[in-house]
Amino acid sequence: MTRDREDTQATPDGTALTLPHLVKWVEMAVRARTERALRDLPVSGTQLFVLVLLRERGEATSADLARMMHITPQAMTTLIGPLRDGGYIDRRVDTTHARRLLLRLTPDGAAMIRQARSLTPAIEDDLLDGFTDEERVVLKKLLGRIARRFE
Amino acid sequence: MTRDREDTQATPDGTALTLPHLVKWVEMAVRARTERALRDLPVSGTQLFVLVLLRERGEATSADLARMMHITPQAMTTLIGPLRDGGYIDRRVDTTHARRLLLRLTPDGAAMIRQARSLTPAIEDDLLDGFTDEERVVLKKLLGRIARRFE
DNA sequence: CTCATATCAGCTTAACTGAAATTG
DNA sequence: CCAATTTCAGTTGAGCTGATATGA
Repeated sequence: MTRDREDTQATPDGTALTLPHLVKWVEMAVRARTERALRDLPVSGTQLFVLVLLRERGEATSADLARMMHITPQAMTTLIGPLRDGGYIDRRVDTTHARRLLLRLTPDGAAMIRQARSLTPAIEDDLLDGFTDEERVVLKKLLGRIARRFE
Repeated sequence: MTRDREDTQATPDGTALTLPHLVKWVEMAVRARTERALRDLPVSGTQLFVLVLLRERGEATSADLARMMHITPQAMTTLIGPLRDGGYIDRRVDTTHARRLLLRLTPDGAAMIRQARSLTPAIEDDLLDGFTDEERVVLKKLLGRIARRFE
């Protein structure tokens, strides 16, 4: 018995950590770079992500977005507050369900996504430095498969 | 010109989002599950990650850990406070550098990692449901390559 | 003197729980 | 009555900046 750790495998290429910890580690590298790049914008990285989800989805309720992001509906209410105040998203009452408020990206919101995108072009290339084109595609496809299960 | 989005590619498998957003999305799925599983433990998911880093590293200063996790040294000071109070990590003065305080995992800290691990076994399998063994290895290897650049 | 380390203080963001109103 | 949506109120966790002390 020479096992001195109970992780998955003790391979020397970084797979000794569990998927949750690998994801967290990478996410922290992303978070630090993104926060620095977006410092002067009126939206945070998390709020920007909400805008991107809305662009993908077209229309969604706050509760829909909360489920997609695995947070409580209350947390989503506070997250989208500044986005409404800033005019980046819009609301209309669902014609079939007066309690549901459908959120949509405004033109200003779409412009904000473009502006943020223009400030963060180097981040992806920085993180993927040394990766081949095929490796980049494979990584994004695998991560995308996990993420899209929650659409 | 039929491009209606400025993302990388409009492929239908989830690669339409940038790497930062894909990582954030997956991380939020991880975070929600981890937080629920660790609810009754005296350490948070982030603090657990610090313990795991220390186990991998053997010994490190607080400043070392802060660089690895891309946070400020001040943030690391507050993060490790409860870990010291709980007896999960230990300190000794660097013999060659009295200002440096070397942190080490205690036996209690190692036990806490094992206990947390026992509460979260299903998370990885849940997220990777439908992935082949090879896909799992590839994903962890690619994420590991990004993470390990910051060791 | 300068640089790195460590830490105190105060602030903000983004999550949580609990409770309440509204709609189908 | 019940379930889902939205929101108010209060709390916590985990980042940040600024300032300070100390040691190599």
